[in-house]
Amino acid sequence: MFSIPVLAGCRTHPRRRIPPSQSQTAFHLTSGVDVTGIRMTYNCGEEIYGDGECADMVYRIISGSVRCFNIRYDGRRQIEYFYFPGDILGLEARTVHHSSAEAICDKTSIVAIWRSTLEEIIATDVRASQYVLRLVGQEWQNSRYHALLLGRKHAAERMAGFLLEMVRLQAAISTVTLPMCRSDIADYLGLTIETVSRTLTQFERDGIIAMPSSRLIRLLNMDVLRSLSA
Amino acid sequence: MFSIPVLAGCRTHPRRRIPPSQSQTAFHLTSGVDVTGIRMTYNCGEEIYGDGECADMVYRIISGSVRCFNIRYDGRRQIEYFYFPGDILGLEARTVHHSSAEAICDKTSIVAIWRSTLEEIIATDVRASQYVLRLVGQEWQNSRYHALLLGRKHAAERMAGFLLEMVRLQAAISTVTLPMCRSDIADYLGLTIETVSRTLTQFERDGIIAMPSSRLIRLLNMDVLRSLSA
DNA sequence: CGTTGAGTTGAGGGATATCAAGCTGCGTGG
DNA sequence: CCACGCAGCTTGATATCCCTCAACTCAACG
Repeated sequence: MFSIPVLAGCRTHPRRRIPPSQSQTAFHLTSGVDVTGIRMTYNCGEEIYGDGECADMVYRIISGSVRCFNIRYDGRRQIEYFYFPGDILGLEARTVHHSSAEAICDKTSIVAIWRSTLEEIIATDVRASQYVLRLVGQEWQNSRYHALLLGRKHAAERMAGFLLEMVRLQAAISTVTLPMCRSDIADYLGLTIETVSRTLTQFERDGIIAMPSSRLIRLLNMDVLRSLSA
Repeated sequence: MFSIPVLAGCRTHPRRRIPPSQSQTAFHLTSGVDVTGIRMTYNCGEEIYGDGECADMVYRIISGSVRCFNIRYDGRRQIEYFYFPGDILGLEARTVHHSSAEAICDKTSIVAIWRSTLEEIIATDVRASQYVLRLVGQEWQNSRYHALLLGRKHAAERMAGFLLEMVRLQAAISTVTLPMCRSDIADYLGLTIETVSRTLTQFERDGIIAMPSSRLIRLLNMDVLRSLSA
């Protein structure tokens, strides 16, 4: 979308085949700008797009959650971000995806529109253009924060930051329902599942959180979490 | 610049005073779009803008280099990126800076324009709007790569990635002149100066690089560096 | 009741941080 | 021209945080 229109689209990278028998749904961009998109549903672990594929579609999540990640040659994985209902994903600076996206939950439902359609819209509609700019700017900000977390925070500080981020994204007050498993959390925080587990257990011992189940976390002491995350 | 124009500008955050007696210089944005900007010069370590300040200017580097960074309450610093001549910095998703910028070299020269001016331009000129979008998209991509490096790479892999990045940014073939000191490199790579030094010494012993001086590095074996960085 | 996958816990090891000392280059002043 | 001081850099010894490997628990499911 950021490429010069003439250069948009690519023949050298594989395209993702759109599953047949998918229904059409409205993709609301900004006030007054709606596009007809394709509705698709994925089960847990299914790929929405893959690293190196042609980035010719943009997606909005209707329900469920998605992980966006990179994998290195030796299998080490870094999750870049988790996306939730309402979020847009698949935006790329180039015409090729530089990461992969997979559904985290069963029945994750998304609407997809063509990148070329979006490009046409932002080339004519100023408000849509500003909306996309704000969107990408927010993603950039998220990535900068993520880099700070990965570069200069200890395990407990990363965990605290993650929990606070999840509370914020879920617009919850103090109870988080984690849609992702421990290995997803570990690969987001640059840790191992064992360290994630140990850190959460320690938080529980310290009375900072309560874990009725492994996916359900109540934040009991936000102040401590905030000062840890700083 | 990504905020709704009505909300742009902020009264709650300190503004940076523009040094007097600074000359006016053209700020070239895209083909056909030039703005009159203010030329400023900084010595090594001087602040261009600070975390929390009002983000009401956008800067292009004429000469020298700049580090953009965050500092945590306990002094731990994470450098987000290094900027070189031709690069634009100071773009923010919000109206407030979320990081600080300092000159790395003496006589670092920049041109600054008002954020509001840029906002007016991209609200009317489609090409300028697309240019800024591409710019922010590239920054986002850089940050994503940085997060991968910080989250899932060992010291030697980070160092290799850094050297290759510097070669690319300086448009050089195999010799890098580092404008930044070891502690800047360490804070960019999420390491300590000792580890940076040890890693470089080990690279030299292995014949991967040569270091005529601490700031001058010749890359002797690009293949090894590339496979390390993966 | 066995199986399976996710999560937890424990023991030991390794990569990098920390602390400390020494080196190098360079400007400054005698 | 050389001694001095200083900041940046390197090197060594030790500490520590987190990873690795392994065993175990638990819940879901047939």
